[in-house]
Amino acid sequence: MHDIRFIRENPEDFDAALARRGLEPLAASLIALDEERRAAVTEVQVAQSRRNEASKLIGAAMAKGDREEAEAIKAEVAALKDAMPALEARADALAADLKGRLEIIPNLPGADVPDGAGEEDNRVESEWGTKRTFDFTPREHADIAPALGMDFETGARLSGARFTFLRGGMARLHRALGQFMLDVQTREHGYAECNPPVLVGDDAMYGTDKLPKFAEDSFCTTNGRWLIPTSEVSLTASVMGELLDEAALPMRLTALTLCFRSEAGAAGKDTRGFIRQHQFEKCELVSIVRPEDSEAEHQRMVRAAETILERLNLPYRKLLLCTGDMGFGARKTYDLEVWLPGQGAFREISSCSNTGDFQARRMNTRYRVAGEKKTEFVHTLNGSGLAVGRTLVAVIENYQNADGSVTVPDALLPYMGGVTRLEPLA
RNA sequence: GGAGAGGUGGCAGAGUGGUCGAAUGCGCCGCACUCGAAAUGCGGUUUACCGGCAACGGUAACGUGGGUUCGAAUCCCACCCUCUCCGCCA
Repeated sequence: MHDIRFIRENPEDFDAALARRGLEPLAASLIALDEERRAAVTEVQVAQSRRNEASKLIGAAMAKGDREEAEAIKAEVAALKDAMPALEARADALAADLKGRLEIIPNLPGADVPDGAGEEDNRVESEWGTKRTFDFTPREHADIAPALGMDFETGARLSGARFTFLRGGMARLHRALGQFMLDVQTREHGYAECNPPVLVGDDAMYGTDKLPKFAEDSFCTTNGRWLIPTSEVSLTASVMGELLDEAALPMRLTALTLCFRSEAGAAGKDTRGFIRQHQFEKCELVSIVRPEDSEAEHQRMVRAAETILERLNLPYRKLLLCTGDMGFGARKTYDLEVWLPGQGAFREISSCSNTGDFQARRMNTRYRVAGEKKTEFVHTLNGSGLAVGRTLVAVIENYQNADGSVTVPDALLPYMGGVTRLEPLA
């Protein structure tokens, strides 16, 4: 959510930043609407002020026992009261209109974010690892994995497209990945382990900028709760409405949860394999920090995500997303893309975003500056550390053998109960 | 799901139609006393919005949303949440 005062005071900067996102200027129309709103608010307040004053006079008159004077003032206030509902309705309508316009405007890109129209303009920041050379032609996970317990048919039969049933060693490897990620993030990077609800109310979704604009991307229950599209929602919204002590910051939270996405806009995209599912697991990282710390925290978070890939010895590259490819709430985003030898391509496996105070404003999450009276909005960051399903895909493709088996990465051996490779069933 | 009790400031806890944004205590901040500290005393200490260069003035907020009233923390209705008991149950 944007701060109308910032827009009022920096209209050119605001429009220039929107232009970098490919949007038309909006400052002038927003400011005009805000001026109308403020004038209406003032009108209401003047009327209320007069009403309050008169009411006190009535009280005083009654106390004196002067019923006549009290009745006279009552009549005066009655007239005033007739006019008030209309004034209030107008002020409310204008405020709602302004809010409705502000809440669907994406966050402004950071100064160091490269301009661009789409993913082709993202900037490769670094690349890590050595791509394995195969003495056979590496296959895609969707071809190898069914024999190892990744059962697409049963998933589809139970639930439809984009659902998968994992069995045996494949299910175990998937579990091992999640546990491994959670352990590294909690033990080595100081994230506090959480196990949050995966069904949340409107406020949590709104606060993390998934509503109102992206309602169709998530699943909603019949009694009005949302299945979280990412535990960013539950973790970030855990501080919704709070006034935090500065000493509580930075707050680092992680959770391994199921995530649910309707993939409404992705019809026909990645329909094969385990890449894009309606239900998937993700180890999420969330940081709540002071504004002056958010850039450093962002770098730290990306490193925490990179660590997982490095421990698994999976080659990857780090991208700084351009203005045209960033998500709605982000002001700066790094994506990590893992190398998939079967597909011969890098695929997104983590996305780490700094939202600045964008979500904090929507959630009304502030902190009190130590030793001072003033409060400030926190900055919130979120990142995948990592997406478990896609990491499973990456392990399968990078650790595959000519006979169709998959070697378990060393880092996962402690979690595999003695299993060192997944063997084809028949 | 049923019955009862309750939701007030950072915390505890008064207030049950009129100078109540709210007593009191704790905490916190400042000042005094002190070589210093403790103790003590005095003063201060919610948030958001509107107007104003500012000082300051105004409005709103006592779980949320409605209603009654000249006036609501206080009365009425609905909903949410917490606690206790009962039922059911992984």
